[in-house]
Amino acid sequence: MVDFKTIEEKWQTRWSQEKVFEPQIDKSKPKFYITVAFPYLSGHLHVGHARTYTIPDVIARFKRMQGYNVLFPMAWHITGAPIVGIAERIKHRDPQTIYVYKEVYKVPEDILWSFEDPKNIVKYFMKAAKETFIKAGFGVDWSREFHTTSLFPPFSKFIEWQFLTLKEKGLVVKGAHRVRWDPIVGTALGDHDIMEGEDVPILEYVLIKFVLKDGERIYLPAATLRAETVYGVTNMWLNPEATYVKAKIKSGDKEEIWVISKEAAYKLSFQDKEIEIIEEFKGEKLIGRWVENPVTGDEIIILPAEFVDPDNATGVVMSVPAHAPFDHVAIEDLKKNTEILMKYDIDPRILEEMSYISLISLEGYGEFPAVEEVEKLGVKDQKDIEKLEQATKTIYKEEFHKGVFKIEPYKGMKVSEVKERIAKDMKEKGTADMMYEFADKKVISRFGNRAVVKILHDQWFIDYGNPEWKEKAREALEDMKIFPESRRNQFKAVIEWLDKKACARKIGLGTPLPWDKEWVIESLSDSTIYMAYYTISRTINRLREENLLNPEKLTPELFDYIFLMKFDEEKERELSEKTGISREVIREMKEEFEYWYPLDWRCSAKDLIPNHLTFFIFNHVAIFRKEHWPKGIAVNGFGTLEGQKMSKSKGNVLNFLDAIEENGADVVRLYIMGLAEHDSDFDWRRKEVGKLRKQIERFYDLISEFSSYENKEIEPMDIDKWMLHRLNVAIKEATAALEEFRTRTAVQWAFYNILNDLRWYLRRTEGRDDEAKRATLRKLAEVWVRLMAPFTPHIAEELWEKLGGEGFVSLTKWPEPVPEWWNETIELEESYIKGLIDDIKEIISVARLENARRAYIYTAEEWKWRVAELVAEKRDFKASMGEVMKDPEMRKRGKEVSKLIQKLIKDRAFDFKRIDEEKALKQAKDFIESEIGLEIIINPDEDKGGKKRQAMPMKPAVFIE
RNA sequence: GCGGGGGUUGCCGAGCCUGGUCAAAGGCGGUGGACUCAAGAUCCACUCCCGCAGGGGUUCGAGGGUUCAAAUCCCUCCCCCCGCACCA
Repeated sequence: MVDFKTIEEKWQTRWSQEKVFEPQIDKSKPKFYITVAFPYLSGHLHVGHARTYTIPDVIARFKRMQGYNVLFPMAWHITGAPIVGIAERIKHRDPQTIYVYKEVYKVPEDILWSFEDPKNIVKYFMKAAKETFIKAGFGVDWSREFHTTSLFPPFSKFIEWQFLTLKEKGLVVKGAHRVRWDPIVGTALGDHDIMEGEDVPILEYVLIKFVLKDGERIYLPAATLRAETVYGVTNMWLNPEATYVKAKIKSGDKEEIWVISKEAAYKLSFQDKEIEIIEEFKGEKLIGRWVENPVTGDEIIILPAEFVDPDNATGVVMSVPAHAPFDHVAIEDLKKNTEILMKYDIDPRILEEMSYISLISLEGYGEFPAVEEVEKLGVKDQKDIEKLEQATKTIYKEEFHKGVFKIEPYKGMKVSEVKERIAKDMKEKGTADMMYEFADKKVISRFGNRAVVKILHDQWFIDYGNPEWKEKAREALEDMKIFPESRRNQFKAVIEWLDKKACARKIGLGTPLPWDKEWVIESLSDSTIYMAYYTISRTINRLREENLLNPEKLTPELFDYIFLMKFDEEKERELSEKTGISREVIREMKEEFEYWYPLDWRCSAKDLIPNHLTFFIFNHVAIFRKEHWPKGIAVNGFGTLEGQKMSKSKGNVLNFLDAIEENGADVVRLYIMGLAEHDSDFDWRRKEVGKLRKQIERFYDLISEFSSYENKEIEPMDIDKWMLHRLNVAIKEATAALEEFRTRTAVQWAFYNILNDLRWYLRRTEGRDDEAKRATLRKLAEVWVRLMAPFTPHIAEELWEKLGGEGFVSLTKWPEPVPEWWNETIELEESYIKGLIDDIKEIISVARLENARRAYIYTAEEWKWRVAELVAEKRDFKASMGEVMKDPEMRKRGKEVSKLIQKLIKDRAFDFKRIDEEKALKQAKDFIESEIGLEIIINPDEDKGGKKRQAMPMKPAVFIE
């Protein structure tokens, strides 16, 4: 058994000792700069992460072998609240957290308790992550390692510079923002902070202020998601049993009296409104009163409806029976229920005479779609909630997408457009307000309290909604490569809908906002341009080690020069004086940046497209010159474990490090790279990994064996030529795949296909042990090891050494197809032989010729070849026939010729290349015989079984007896 | 709801952009065989249906359409996955 572990450690040590992956500026070489989203270290990396980080390493290794000067750096992300939260939970001995860290991440107990301090969590997992990456064989330039937040001051200064720059450009703004809020604890709630209902969306209700005449001006704000239907209101609904309040509502300098449900008053108090309750009463008090529609001026009556939920929005509902199923059904119910009408002293004629107002024309429906839909579904009454909701959904959807509005001044517009227009117009006139509400009531914080929607003020935003900025982002995307290309649309869409993004919060680790230190820059905002920091990071680290760096001296002016300006000695002198950093060192940083930037590739998993990766584009175009805009993004999918989603809380996680310990880094790398491609997901199956390990051992053994052979220049036999030709194909295809980050295809060519071809070759050459074969295998070994080097670098180094290769395989030249090795003809001959063997086997099985002794093979006669070639050229029956018949020899067998042409046309056998069938057969005779266990007779004079005439080019006739 | 991506032969998963050479790569699983005392590993063959001569038939979410020809192009419908932000 191959000792992977020893081999891996041996080469990891050598790489590190010889600084193989710490590139220096080298202007004689093209540079290649690739980065991957740094990990957030709240735990160990698992096998899903392995994919994300192995891809750039493979690509980096590939490019390095192609002769590029490659920079592949790494750093650690510790910004944000989760790590602090974990420390908190450890402190409180939260069992779930302790389970995860003790059992899943296997943190030793004495260290575990030190996690009460978040700094210790960070320290522990940074160390572990680095160890993991080293053991995985990643060719990372560790001289540039750093981590985020104020715990690493130089980087913090860099982030300060970024934010000052953005602010100067007017891209950081202050404003209000709605958040989920725990009203008891008094904190904003992120997804992690929510126990139940984390996926409940927040809806924006329009509150249309109907006017209740009662001496004073009282508003009854009806909440709706369909503001356009205000034109079709026939009445109002209140729940007679619910508690409503009359309250003074102060909003800004406006003060009004509203009637809303008690719950609504509470909720609105979090949404920029001061509420002073004047009176509390049951809904029934207002039933039968009249209000004025603020848009149409209509006088309408307030009617009772039990479907009205006081705990949804304002608890005041306007009734649009033509287009809202609930409203229509409630009216029908009322008509039948004279008792209630009597109770509230409502004249039944009001209902009888009520006429529905049709607002929207909708194909497939008449004037009142809601009525039709209700009838269609057979809704009984307003208690028939399920069907009513179904009907509402259908009508809403249909009208929104296909409906055309019929009322002036919006006549002829699509409902989807009118909706927003009307709401906007009403808000401007002051006849409408708005309210945020959860789409579902059950949103519970992890503190066990029911959440509300709160409007936060003084929040800092990055204004991704800025139109000029968006335009620049589009422009950058246009010039970028995106792998897979199919993801480009998503980037485009994200750029379009991205708007103000809160960029700071009050808790968690991070860099304080330079102008407002109470706020800490959050994690998606301090991770957008750090690729530029890597270029100067080595220098900074060196200064730190030599104790020559005072981070405070890393001023915006310095960063401006390094990242934004042209080379300028005068400026360098000036900065040197100001910062105490020598001019040479400033120069060095500037040169590093100018040499490595722009970034060639940014890699990450696909979940970061809607945020990090797009922010990355935005921030680059905002800050850097166009020549420094990023050039490409490659996204990858996730991983599952034996078909199950990995979940640390369930303990269903395979740590990257454990996988390496179990299987060896090379096996893990090759397995993951060969398992899926681009953005598709992979599934880790233990059994398959085990199998692959065996195959890699086989690879190791084979190459080891071949390494003892000599690469003599000896005239190869045809099958040797075939092998070399196939090797050329593998080189070409693997290279093409890697250029596009298609790792799975690359592995298929670089590993499996060569393995299969080699298997065939060894079978074909069984019993042969001559110089030509040995030379062929030796050549194969030298190519194969290099093709495998990006995927299985340790074993490749080991084998490269055995082969006597110079230096590291990691630094040797990537193979290119050898022009003399190309040989299409031999490839065709080989597949011809293979096809023939398959044919014979099929004949034997179908005809059940168990006792066959001999197979007679007849190759196509010369004239058939000539016809085939002609047909391949003409690709048309008439043209071919006409041409062939010019030949008197052919005319003699006119009928046969015409049949042949017909068949060739039908089979579309148009890309014939001529091979010497008889020669190929003779050379492979022994092999064919041993494969099928019959004696082979090639082109005998006697036409056995009358089969001879069936022979076609590339498909010989066969008779078996 | 909005936005993005998908539905392929037992399963996973290529191919579809650039229609034909696609019954459709590869892997897994299954069956049979070689090897072995045996197991494992390895190797070989088969794995939609039919077929006593290398052939034929029916397939690529459903239904239409374009075409001499569609898994591949167009339309309609159904279903699945992911994101919708202050959270890494």
